Amino acid sequence: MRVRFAPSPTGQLHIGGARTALYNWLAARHADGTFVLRIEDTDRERSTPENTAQILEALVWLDLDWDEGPLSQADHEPRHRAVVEQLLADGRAYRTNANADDVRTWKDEHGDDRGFRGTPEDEGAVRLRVPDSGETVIEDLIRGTTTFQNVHLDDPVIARADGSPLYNLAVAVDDLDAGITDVIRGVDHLSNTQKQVLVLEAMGEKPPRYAHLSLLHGPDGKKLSKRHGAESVQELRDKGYLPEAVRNYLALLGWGDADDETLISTSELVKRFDFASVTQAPAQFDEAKLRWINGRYLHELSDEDLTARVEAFVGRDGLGPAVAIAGEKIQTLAEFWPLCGFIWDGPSDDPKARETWLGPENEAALSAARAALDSLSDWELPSIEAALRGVVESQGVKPNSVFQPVRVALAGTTVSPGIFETLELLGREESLKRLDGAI
RNA sequence: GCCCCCAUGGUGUAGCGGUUAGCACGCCAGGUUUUCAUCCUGGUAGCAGCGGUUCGAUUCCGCUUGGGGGUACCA
Repeated sequence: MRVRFAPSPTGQLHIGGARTALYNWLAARHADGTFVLRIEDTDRERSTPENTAQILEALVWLDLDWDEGPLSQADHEPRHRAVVEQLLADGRAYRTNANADDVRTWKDEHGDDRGFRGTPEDEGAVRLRVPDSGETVIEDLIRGTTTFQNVHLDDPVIARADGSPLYNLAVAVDDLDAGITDVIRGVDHLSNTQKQVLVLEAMGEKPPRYAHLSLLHGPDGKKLSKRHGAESVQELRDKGYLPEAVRNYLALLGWGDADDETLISTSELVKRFDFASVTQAPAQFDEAKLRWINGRYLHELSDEDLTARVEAFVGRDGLGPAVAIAGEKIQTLAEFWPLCGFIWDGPSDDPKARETWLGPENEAALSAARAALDSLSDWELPSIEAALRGVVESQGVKPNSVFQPVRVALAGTTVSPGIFETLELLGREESLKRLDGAI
């Protein structure tokens, strides 16, 4: 099996594109086949090196490795032109100056369900000659059989008047030349498939197998966009999601088997992937579920691994001790700093928390806590905990009446890692200093 | 307009003629917990509609409705 992922470099890799790439990758790895990466860069204005780099960057981050490429479709232009010439010579294509308006006019005369058929001229764009009868049948691994009546299709333009090849020709030829056995892409290309199959037939070649994936939608059922929180792989990365979690989630968006499990490792995914289990209905991207999956993966990580990832995400070192006490409280890498930043930055500014927990009514507890901590002979977790629990008892109040004021004194807010752990990590001097600042 | 694809709770899915329609996320309610988060328990909610086929349809067929894609000398 040889599959390919062929994005056009328009910027960051869209989540839908990432899912297409993932399915291609899974299919290839499952069958021990070859995954080819090809950049559809024939549109020279959009195809900048930067845009291409962004696609590769996203694939690398997702750890979807390719076996061949990245190939540049633009590099194949000579071959595309040769094919066009051959098609012209064989009478399977013709030149015509007919434009969109002419096609419209033709339809007004012949009926809307009658495809445009032009008459050959010496110049103009090259159109493929579509048979007036018969049908093009596409056997799709996911959708079964789809039949297009040839009579409905307008003769498609396969090359501009200047001879430069167009998408539907280039794709068909490139897939053929690369020996692609299975074309896995979004359903938005299903209609194009008819044209591509016709190109292949005109060349006297056989089409590959096809598998058209349903499209991804946003929470409102509309096209996925920035409004929905994230639309690209890069955005997912920047929001602190783990690549393995994204792979797991994306795989589940449009694929599911009898086991119906939610947490499936990538290796297990490779083992189980099967086109028969790919869904036909469009799926909505639900970030809440991604978060949950991400949390599960994140909590499975070792302290060392998680620390390394948090440090890379935050962009600073020495976070190990804090990660150790806060790791289980975060669902994404992005949540670490808001939760633990106070350790380095000092108490954050949360007026409401101060008002509630650092008022006159809390002073007795706070002072008692400070005194108990100050008298400790060692600054270890058990001692710290014993000291504070002792204060709770001696004051005869609820644990919260002591712990929360201390927490706010240290962190500035009501949310933090465990209070004993935080105290220990901060150290005696810093802890007492912050306590003093709050009294 | 024309062509094509799709349709199980709010979301992702299991189901492949006979099920109390299962699981997960979310949400709600409890519990654990020093806050938050996690975790545990329970609950909530679904086969788009109408016709067929059949002893029997969520499941097969058709239509309708509703989504989506295509219809470029873009990819």
